[in-house]
Amino acid sequence: MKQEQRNTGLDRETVVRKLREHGITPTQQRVEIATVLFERPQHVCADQVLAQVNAVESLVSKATVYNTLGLFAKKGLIREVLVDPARLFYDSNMIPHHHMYHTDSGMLEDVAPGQVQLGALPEVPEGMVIEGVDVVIRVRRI
Amino acid sequence: MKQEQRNTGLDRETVVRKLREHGITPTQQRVEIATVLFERPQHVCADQVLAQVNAVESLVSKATVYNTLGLFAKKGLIREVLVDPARLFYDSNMIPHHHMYHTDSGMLEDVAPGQVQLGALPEVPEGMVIEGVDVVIRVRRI
DNA sequence: TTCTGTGCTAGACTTTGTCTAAACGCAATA
DNA sequence: TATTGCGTTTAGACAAAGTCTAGCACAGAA
Ligand SMILES: [Mn+2]
Ligand SMILES: [Mn+2]
Ligand SMILES: [Zn+2]
Ligand SMILES: [Zn+2]
Repeated sequence: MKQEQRNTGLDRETVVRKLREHGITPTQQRVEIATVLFERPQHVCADQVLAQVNAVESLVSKATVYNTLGLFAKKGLIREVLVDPARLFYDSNMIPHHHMYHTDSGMLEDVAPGQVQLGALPEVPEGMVIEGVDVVIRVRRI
Repeated sequence: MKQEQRNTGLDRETVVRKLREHGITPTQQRVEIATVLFERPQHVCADQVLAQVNAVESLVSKATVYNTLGLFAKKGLIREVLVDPARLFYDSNMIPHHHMYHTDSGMLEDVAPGQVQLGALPEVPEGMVIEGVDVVIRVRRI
């Protein structure tokens, strides 16, 4: 891969620190991908990341994009969002929140956690922990 | 396709009536698929339906299984469940409920709606309606 | 310098699901 | 009876998301 700076609000330092804080070795490619992801809170799928990262020149391979997104999700840097049966979205906004999905347009919006009152959760089986609670409100045009 | 009776608790009459009630023309294949689905409330993906329907002898093609599951979902006979990014599950239990998904084993359990207190939902944009609210509690072994 | 481990890569491959074009089934008409 | 029409089914080609493999690069340790 070639290397060149991307003009964004995030400097390399900040991104590298963020990766280190999550126990991730900050390679050239991972920094490149993280820079795209954290430019702003967003919902993106693998191919969009691949396209954005390689917009100017080819910097990262498909395999690495998939591997890296998987790694970031496992390490708690980003979050998987399941709304479209055809592809997996990743959410670079880790502040707890829910989603509103527009089934006809494919649009995905954040919903502040306060807007959905989640009361008592069910008993979790012995020896198990809750990894997360996903609430998706599916809406469509009348 | 060949035709032959399947020994199940559900008789053909009941299934045919159910399809008609939802505005679906009860063809041989649709009845076959519905019989598998409604033997008991369950979560199944397309290939499981394909396999079950054709267990004894080839009764329904792949294309028809996919088309029919899509049709049934659209007509409100069954419900899509998105928990596994690799495949779409269908739920033959239409009584409103939520889900607990065991991420390591792939197991999917029902959660009674009373066990999750969903308070106020967010404002829905003008001209849109809520199609459904899906709550998935992801759990894993400690 | 050589060895070792981690990461990256192209491209083959797998799997889920969709599409197409032809054939089928059946009822209504001629 | 023959014909037409329409919705349905079908095999198999196809598309797209995602995974896997085998080789290479590179850094640090010995
Ligand atoms: Mn995409
Ligand atoms: Mn399956
Ligand atoms: Zn979000
Ligand atoms: Zn269920």
